[in-house]
Amino acid sequence: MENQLLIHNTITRRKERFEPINPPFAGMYVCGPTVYGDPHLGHARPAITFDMIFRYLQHLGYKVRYVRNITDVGHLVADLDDGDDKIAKKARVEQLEPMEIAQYYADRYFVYMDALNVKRPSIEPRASGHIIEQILMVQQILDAGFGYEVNGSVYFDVEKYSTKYEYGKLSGRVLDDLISNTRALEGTEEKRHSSDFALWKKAQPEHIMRWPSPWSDGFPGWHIECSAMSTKYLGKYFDIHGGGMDLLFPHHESEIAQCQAAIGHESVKYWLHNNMITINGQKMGKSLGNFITLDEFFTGTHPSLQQAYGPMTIRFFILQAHYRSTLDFSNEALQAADKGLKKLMAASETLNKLIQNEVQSPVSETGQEALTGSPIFDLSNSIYAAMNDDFNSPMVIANLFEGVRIINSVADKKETISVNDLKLLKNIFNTFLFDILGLRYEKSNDQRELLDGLMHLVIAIRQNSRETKDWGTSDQIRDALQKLNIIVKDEKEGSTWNIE
RNA sequence: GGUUUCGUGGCCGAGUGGCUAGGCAGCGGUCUGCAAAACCGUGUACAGCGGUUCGACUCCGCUCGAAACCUCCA
Repeated sequence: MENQLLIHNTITRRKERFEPINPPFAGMYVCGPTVYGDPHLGHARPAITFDMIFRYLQHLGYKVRYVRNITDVGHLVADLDDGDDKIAKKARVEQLEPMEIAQYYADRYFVYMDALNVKRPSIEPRASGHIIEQILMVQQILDAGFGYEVNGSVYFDVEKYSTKYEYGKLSGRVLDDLISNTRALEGTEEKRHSSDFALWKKAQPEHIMRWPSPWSDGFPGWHIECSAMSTKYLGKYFDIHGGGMDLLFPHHESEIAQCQAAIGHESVKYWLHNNMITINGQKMGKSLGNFITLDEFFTGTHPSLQQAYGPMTIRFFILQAHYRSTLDFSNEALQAADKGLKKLMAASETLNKLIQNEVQSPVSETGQEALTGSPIFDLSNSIYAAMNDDFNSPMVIANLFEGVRIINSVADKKETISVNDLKLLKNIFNTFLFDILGLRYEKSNDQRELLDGLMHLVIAIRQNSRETKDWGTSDQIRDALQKLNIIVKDEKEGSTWNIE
C-alpha cells in the first residue's frame, strides 16, 4: 500500500509517478460526449475508465475535481462541408431547436451513465455556456500573435507556432508530414496553411447556432472549448487530462498549442488516453455503421447480439481489459464476462454470510500479528500494486477471483480463515469490487416478469395439492400469499391472483 | 505514404529476461436424491525468421498480418 501510483503519460510515453501539483487536490479533465446521438459502447469506455480513476484517486485520499464537458456546439462536420456543426445539422433535419437536440441526448447520456454506475463528475460544463470564455481565449491567442483573422473567421497559425514550439509532440507527428499529407482537402482556401485549424468560424446565413464575437456572428472552433473550460475550472496548470485515443490528434494536440499560445505554457501534467473498442477487429464508429448503442445492449435488440447484456456486464467486460488496450467485442466474450461477474457477486454474498457466522480459527487469538504475511494480506498488497501500476484493473479482478476461491473454500469448510483476515477480505471486496471498480448487484430489469413467473409456479404447485385434496398445503399457500397482500381466488376455470 | 499501437493456448484477456496470471469453454474427479453451484486436478500459448544472452514469449532487427490516427468519431 505504500508503493507509489504510476500512471502512463501519453506525452512522455512512459509510466510516471503521480505527483499532483497541489496536493491533496487533484484536477482531472476528460473530454465528454458530443450530444447529438444516443450513447453507444464507445462512450462507455472512457466514462468507465475515468470513473474508475476518479474513484481510486478519491480512495487514495485526494480531493479530486473532475470536470467532464458536454459538447453541444462547435464540432464542425468538416471543413469541406459548409461549416455546419453536427447538432445544427441534426436540428434542421428534425425541425427542432438545436438546444432541444442537445438537451435530449444529454439527458439520455446521463440515464445510461447512471445505469453503468458512472459517478457524476464534479462539474459538467457545456460548451454553449462558455462562449465568452472561448472568445476571450481566441483573443489571447490573437494577441500573442499565433492566430489570424480572415473574413470574420479566426485560425490558429500552426506554421508560426512551430517556429517557436513543437506542434505534434503529443501525437508524434511532424509538421512537414502533415502539410504534405493534407493537400487533398478542399475548402481550406481561407487558411494560410492546410494544417491550421479554426478557432472561430463565421456563420453562414442558414447556420442556426451563432453567437456575436469581435470578428463575426459565428461559433467557436472545435478545440477551443476544452482549453477554455479546463482553464476556467482547473486553472492554467492542472494534473490529468483524459480522453479516447482517437482524440490525440488533432484535438488534444491543438489544445496543447492553444494553451501554450494563450497562457504561455502548457496546461496539462499527465495525459491519459483510453484505447478503442473494436467489433470483429474493427473500430466501432458511426461512419462504419457497426456501432451498438447502450440501449441496444441493455435490451438485446441489436441484430449482432445474441441476448441482452446488463449494464454491470458491460462495465465488467470493459474493466477486464486494461484501459490502454483495444478491447474486442463478441457475444462469446460478453457471455464469459457475464458468468464471471455472477461468480464474483455470488462469492461476495457468501462472504457476508461468513462474517455473520463468526468464523473462528486458532490464528484469530493472536490479533494483529495474524494479518501480516497471511494470504489475504498478500492479496490486498497485490491488488494495490496492480492499481498503482497504471490502474491495472484486469489484475485487480484476477486477484479478486483468488479471493473468490478462498471464500468458497471456507464456505465449504475446506479452509479456515482468521477473524482478522475475514475482516480484511470483506474490506477488500467492499473497497475494490464495489467502491473502485464500481460494480453492483444488477437490479432485475423487469420485476413484473419475475413476479409473474414466480406466481405462475406457486399457483401450479397449489393446483397440484388441490387436485390431490391436500388442503393443508393449498391453504398454507393461500394464507401465506394473503399476508403478502396477494389475494388468490379459486374460480371454475382455475385460480387467479392479484395484489391488493 | 506518414505517425502510433498490436499479434499470447478453443474464446476473452494480464504479465515477466529463468519461477502458476485470471475468466469463460472443454476433459477427469470430489460432493450431491437428481440437477446446479462449489472445490481439486488437467493444456509442451506466446505470428514467422534471424540476432544479443548461460538462458527470450519478454531485448534488438527484419518479414508477414491487424488496427487506430493523419477527415467528424470515445
